Amino acid sequence: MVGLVAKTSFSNIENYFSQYLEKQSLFKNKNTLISTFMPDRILHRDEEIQQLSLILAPALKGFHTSNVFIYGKCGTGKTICTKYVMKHLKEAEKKTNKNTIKTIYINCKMKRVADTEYRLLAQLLKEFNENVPDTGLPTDVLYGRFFDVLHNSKNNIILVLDEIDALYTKIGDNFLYNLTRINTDLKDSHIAIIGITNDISFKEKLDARVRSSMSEEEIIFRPYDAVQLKDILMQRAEKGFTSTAISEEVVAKCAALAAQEHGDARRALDLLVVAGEVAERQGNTHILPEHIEAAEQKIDMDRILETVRIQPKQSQAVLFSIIKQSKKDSSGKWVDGRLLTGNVFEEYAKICRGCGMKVLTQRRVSDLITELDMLSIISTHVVSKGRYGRTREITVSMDENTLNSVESLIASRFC
DNA sequence: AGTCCACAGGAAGGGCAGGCGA
DNA sequence: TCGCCTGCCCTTCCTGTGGACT
Repeated sequence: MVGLVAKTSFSNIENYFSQYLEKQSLFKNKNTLISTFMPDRILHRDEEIQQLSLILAPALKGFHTSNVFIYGKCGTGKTICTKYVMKHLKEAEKKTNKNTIKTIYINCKMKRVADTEYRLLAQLLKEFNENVPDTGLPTDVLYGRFFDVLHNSKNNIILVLDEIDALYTKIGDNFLYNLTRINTDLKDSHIAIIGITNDISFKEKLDARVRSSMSEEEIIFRPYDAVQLKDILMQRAEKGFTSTAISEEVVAKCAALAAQEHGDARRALDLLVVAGEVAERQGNTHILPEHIEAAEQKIDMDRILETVRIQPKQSQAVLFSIIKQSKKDSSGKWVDGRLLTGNVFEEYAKICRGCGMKVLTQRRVSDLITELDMLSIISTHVVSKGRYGRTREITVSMDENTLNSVESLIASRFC
């Protein structure tokens, strides 16, 4: 019996794969639809590219370049335009037969890569082939080694710190002060910092000393409108999909949806790819507007499920306590139950005791609730209930399907 | 106007693991 | 092996908050 079942499922799998191979795919080159793909020409960002190029151009003649702050919301092309300019700067340098410009790109939000001062420095040293342990050395030793490497390299270094605000939130602005100060002691080398951030008010948060040295130049990336997004999507779709797979109507719908969300091109591309996948799995020969709607739901659900899945167990226990108390009504539908921190903590403590987990303090649980709020899994706001105290009202911010999926994902871990 | 409640949230520091150099 | 350093998770202590109640 077991053998029969195994044989049947194996032949099914074989069928799935052979059917997939026989079927004509809607995609021609999926890579071109990924937001990090760099096209030959970046649309609707000529002005910003020109600004950045002119700021960095002096490096070609061996002169120092200014520090730059680049602002703009998610998916406005900050990162790709910066990488695009870097790439062309290096190409232009090749023609001069010099090799003095070194460009380094670091995403400060990358967990365990550059999310602390130590890791940022370690990452910078690794760019110069310097071996640094993951932990153990004093930070000033790393600064010392970094200084020596810069001094010996005799390079004009352009350091791009993407999502710089994330690092600032975690460790303050001392690292920026130290990095900009290194130049005063360097003779033949120079380091220029390009800080990329979503936070328009980021500059105001910095210490006056850092602000004055960092804000030599500023570039603001405005959100794309629906027409611009449509152009961008058409450019990618022509490369990514077969000629019959996608229509202008579908592209326009994607663009319109993404334009509603602050002109986010990354979101627009994700919608397009997932819609293509949905259409393909359903056996369609082209993408329809309903596939875009399905893609929108799928992206949101996948994001939340993945976020929940990678949370530490204590955070999951807090979330489980919130979900358990978001009662279902008689028809089985979720009710918008407004919970208070105290109720959540009580239920959380019960869950922990029930499965032999350590019960954290209410102070710590309060921080975990804040973290869940920042991840947009729940939403909270502080309310004052007069003599009955000041607390937070907590609601789950997911649709019913997602909530059910999240519940079944974490329930098994605490039952 | 003063009191009270139930927290929010900042600051400081403890304890642990992992790693380094002497 | 020991002392020191870092990151991380956590606790403890404290002040602040704002609207209902007295």
